[in-house]
Parts: sequence; C-alpha cells; structure tokens
Amino acid sequence: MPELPEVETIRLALRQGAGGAPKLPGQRIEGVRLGWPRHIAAPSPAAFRRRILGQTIQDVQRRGKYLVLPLTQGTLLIHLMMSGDLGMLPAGEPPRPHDHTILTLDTGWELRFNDPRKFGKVLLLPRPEQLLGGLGPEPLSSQFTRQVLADRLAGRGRRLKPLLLDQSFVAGLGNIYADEALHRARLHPMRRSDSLRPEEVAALWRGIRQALRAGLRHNGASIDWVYRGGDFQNHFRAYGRTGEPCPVCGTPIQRIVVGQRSTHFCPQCQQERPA
DNA sequence: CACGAGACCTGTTCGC
DNA sequence: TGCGAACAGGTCTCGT
Repeated sequence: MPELPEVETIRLALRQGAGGAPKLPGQRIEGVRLGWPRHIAAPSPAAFRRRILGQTIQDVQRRGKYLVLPLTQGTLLIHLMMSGDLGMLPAGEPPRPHDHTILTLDTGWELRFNDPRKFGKVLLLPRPEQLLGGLGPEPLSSQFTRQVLADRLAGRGRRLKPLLLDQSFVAGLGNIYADEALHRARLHPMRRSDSLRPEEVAALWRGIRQALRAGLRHNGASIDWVYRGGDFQNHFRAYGRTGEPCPVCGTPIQRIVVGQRSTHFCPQCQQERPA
C-alpha cells in the first residue's frame, strides 16, 4: 500500500485542495455510492450510508497509514492497503474502473476511493482512538526519540524487518521504507531487535526518519500502474534494486524473503555480524 | 511470544 | 504468441 509518505502526500492534497478541486474540510457529504460494499469494515454498509449522509468533513489528518477524517459526528477512517487511492473528481464524471466507494459532496465534487485489489478499508467510528490507539508511535513525531526506539527494540526478540512492518511497533513503515531505513542504518534485516548496540539503535532511528523524510520530499513513490505523482521510486537505495549496485559500495543488492515479504539489502553494508 | 502459512483480490510481468 | 506462475506499497487469523 501506500506507506506513510504516500498517505501523507494524499492527505495534504485533500486537505489543501489540488488539481482544481476544493479543499475537503468544510464539505458536506450528500451522497454515497458503495460499488464494493465490503470496503466498509464498520459499521454495516446500510448503517454507514445512513450515518454519513449530511455530515460535514472537519479536517483531513493521518495516523500511521490511516487517513483520519473527523466528521460532525464520529470519524471516517480510510486505509488504502496495497492498491488504494483517494482522489477528487467532478461529480458526474463516469466512474473509472475500480472506483468502488464514492462520496458525493455539496461542492459538486466527489471523493473517490479507487482500489483495484479491493483490500482497502473504510470505517466510520464514534471513537476512532479505539482503533488508532493500538498503533505504535508516529516515527516523525518528537515523541519518537532514540530512547523510545531503544526501549521498544530491547523489549522483544524479533527480526528487524518484520518488526519494522509491525504497525504496533512503529506506525507508517511498509515494505519500501523498512528496506530503505535498514539500508541507511546499515543493519541486516534478520538482526534480532534486542541485539543492537546503542550506536546501532541510533543509526536505525536516523535511518527510519531519513528514509521517510526523503519519501516525503519526493511526494512518495509511484510504482507500476499505481501512479500518484511522486517520484521517490527513482531514489530507492535498496528496495526493488535486486542485482543493481549498492549506492554506497557498489555491491549488487540482494533479494531475500523475510516474513513472507520481499526484502532488499546490501550484503556488504548490512552484515548480520558487524565486521 | 515469535513465526510461517494461508486468506483476501486484481493486474502485470516473467519464464518456458 | 500463449499460458501459467510469480509477484505486487498490507493486514488478519490460525496453527505450531
């Protein structure tokens, strides 16, 4: 899915208005089209339709990979998962393929959730903190200090790659930014979280934040047919670069599978046992 | 607790 | 050219 930088890029576009579309905050929801009702994870599609009609969107926020839209009553949460995209189109434009969930607004525009793989989730919750509270810290917030990371790493004996993907450990990293963070930190994806020396913890902390910030600067990555305007895909150091030279040392990037996810790393820079 | 397998979906790319 | 396999930015549940 879009990871933190991609979701944040979408958030900013929706909140500020882009491409001729007016900003989302202040707009009232006047119509709902559920082309794939299973998009609606809570409440039931019927209750969702009933409760969301007439509500005004107050803001567009983000927590981890969730878009968080406080409404007059309750909060709309959207998770784009692997292939989801959110965008504004003029009402009346015919639905494109995979435009499954559409909210019609009082400005003559529509908020459309396009999602080829249909993994995405939409929730309308009275108390969103119930769900968001289970997420780990925001990696770019001031709360996420080296010490917080050190304590969380030491608290468990897991391999780094799956741990970085665990949203209850830290919120917002996905397969791309986990690989990019580990490469920047020069840490092997299989290293045990409780085996890191203090300087390695510091390197991981910097690696996570630098990778995410780089993604944000480039407005996220656009891969395959899922194009969102970002160009961070042209600046990957490890992810998806199997066989290509490591930008640091020139050694070919290697691909392995960890926790059933493709994992890309430099076998020279990121050794299991530090040289 | 940590981890692997399988499920949920469609579309693209790869290999023979 | 054709066709099946592998793969894809994520998360959940189940079993060991």
